[in-house]
Amino acid sequence: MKIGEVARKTGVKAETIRFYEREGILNAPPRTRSNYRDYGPAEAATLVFIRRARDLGFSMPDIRELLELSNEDDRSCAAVDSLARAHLDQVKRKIAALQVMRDELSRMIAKCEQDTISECRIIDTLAVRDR
Amino acid sequence: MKIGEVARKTGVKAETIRFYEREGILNAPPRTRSNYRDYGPAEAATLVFIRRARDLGFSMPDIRELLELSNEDDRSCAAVDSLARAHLDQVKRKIAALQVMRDELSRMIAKCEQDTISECRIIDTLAVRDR
DNA sequence: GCTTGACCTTGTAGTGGCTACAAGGTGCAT
DNA sequence: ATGCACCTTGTAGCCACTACAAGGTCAAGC
Repeated sequence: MKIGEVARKTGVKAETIRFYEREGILNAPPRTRSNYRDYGPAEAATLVFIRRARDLGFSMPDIRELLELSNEDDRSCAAVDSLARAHLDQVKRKIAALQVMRDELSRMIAKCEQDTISECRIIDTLAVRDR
Repeated sequence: MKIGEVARKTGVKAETIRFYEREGILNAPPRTRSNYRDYGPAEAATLVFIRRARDLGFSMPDIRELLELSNEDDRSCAAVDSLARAHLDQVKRKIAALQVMRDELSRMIAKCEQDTISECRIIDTLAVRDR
């Protein structure tokens, strides 16, 4: 499979696939006579794995570790579990922070009565008011 | 006021203040005889404005615009209002996306029974299962 | 056989919003 | 005169890509 085909199949863009290879997160595949990357199903599976983990917000170092762990069939998956839990915690914290932002923005906007700038409650809130 | 003092007063680090100046978001202050930046209260107020807007998640281009608008006292603040509303929408969308992540992560983790990797439901979910 | 166009190759630079560092100058207390 | 905190400039690094430039390869159509 050439890179374009595997890109279509996995939903990972060709540029991104090359980037993963440069980063050492995806093994370099063999090349055809004309120096094109030639992928098999294993690489495609790895790419799908990476894409799903990215969709779930895992960082590249996390994914690197998940990939390594996924090869050690006999080990306990406690490490996987704790990595996932730590990430979940981070996501929860990010949500909480954004909710604070959302509420503060909502309050600020609600006070605006579309006057002139000099009366604007939004500018006012940013410039002067206590938090 | 030297940069360190204004940094302490505004909660914006000295490096970041210099960065804002380079980016043209904060006016370059006069210099002392020894070439140190010499800030007045107006610059400090601008920095507090920027910090609050950053805390609310506004982007640098947004802040640039808010700062420009904040100087035009006579104009309607409709532009400010719509900028803030657009940003609020974005924050809401980000929260929604993170909540999807959170729920999927939670489900994945809940299924893990701390077996060996070969049985790990987390690795399994990433590698094989449909979404 | 020649062109067209889709695909591939490498390498480099840009994104955002800082942050860290290096190498050196200044100001004040001891 | 020495030490230390502070300041200066400039450059590179962070993350996870994305975009672009300049060129090579291959199959189809004329």
